[in-house]
Amino acid sequence: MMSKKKETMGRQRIPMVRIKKETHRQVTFSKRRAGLFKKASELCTLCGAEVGIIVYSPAKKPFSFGHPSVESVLDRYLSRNNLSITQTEKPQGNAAASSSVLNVELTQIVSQLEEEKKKGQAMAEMRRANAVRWSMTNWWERPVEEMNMIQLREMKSALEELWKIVVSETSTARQLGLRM
Amino acid sequence: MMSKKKETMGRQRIPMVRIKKETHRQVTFSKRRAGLFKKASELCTLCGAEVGIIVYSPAKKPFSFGHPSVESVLDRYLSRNNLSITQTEKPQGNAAASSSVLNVELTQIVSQLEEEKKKGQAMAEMRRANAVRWSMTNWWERPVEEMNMIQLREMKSALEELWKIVVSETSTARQLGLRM
DNA sequence: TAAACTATCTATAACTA
DNA sequence: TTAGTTATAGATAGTTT
Repeated sequence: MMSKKKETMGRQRIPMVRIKKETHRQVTFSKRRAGLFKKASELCTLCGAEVGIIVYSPAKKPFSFGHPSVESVLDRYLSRNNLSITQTEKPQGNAAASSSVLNVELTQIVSQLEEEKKKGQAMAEMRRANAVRWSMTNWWERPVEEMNMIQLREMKSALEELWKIVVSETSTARQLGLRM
Repeated sequence: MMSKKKETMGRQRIPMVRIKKETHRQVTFSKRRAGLFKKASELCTLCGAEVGIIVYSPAKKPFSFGHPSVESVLDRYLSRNNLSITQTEKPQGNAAASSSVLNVELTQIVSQLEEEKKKGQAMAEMRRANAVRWSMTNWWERPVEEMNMIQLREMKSALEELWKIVVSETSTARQLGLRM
């Protein structure tokens, strides 16, 4: 039986060293970058993983992949590395609950702000939020362990102001007819 | 010639959806994470690319790959993408980020809530949010001096989440042309 | 629990348009 | 140059050790 002439050599093994030819290297980069991101996507889908990838091309052009987003993954990673708190300790039931539910509340606020933005009434909230940020900026960057009592009181004040905003936002949302 | 009995089914196609079985998912995660990092390594070698990858397992355990290092890639990315909200804001690189051991759980909960919203189950969140106001009030009124480290950490974590929201909102407002 | 195996699936090197 | 095609190299799902 005649063997049909092969139309291509198919995939060939290539040595695992820097590709010398510029054009060839660029093509390989594009293809493999796409492949890498696809693999990452599959890892997220199949396993429920969260993945952030940043790639700089040979020409230093940036590409990124993120699930749920590059920022969320990076934030978590950077946060973890910036605190010298041992990861081994498990959060106590009580403590975990209160901060968890707080996050729930905060998540709600975000949605509410989204709603308000759509209605063109975001400015007041923005200003108030900015004010809070100002009051918090000083101690924000420091490890909790370094805070002294004065700073803690300031923190409490800032939180109280923050809480007022939260309450205000929720009531505003109510006025807008959002179900609470 | 006798055909040898096949010893395994070999690789089978799998549907691109979350793997339900816990153990199976964990194994797949380990294998595919290794594969992903290998692909990234090859991309670096072949093309001279710089790559940083952060992966959180289904159990929220972090893994990372970096060439030349995770930090160098992240630093470059963050310095390019760091949108400064106000000129008075100072953060050096990632200094703004700080968090607690609770961050992982909190973020997970937020994601779960987002899923619930998509499924039209907003009411449950509302009830839980109401619970917050209550649980929060409890510690809220207490003297700061009574707070222990765990509570402080959780407070800081919660505030950090809010901080991100504030920054995000102000940034979005800018993009919408709102004056701040 | 992990490491090894292997048949099969997937990614991609070389080629073409 | 970016987008398809093809055949082979490489990754991995299911299984065994």
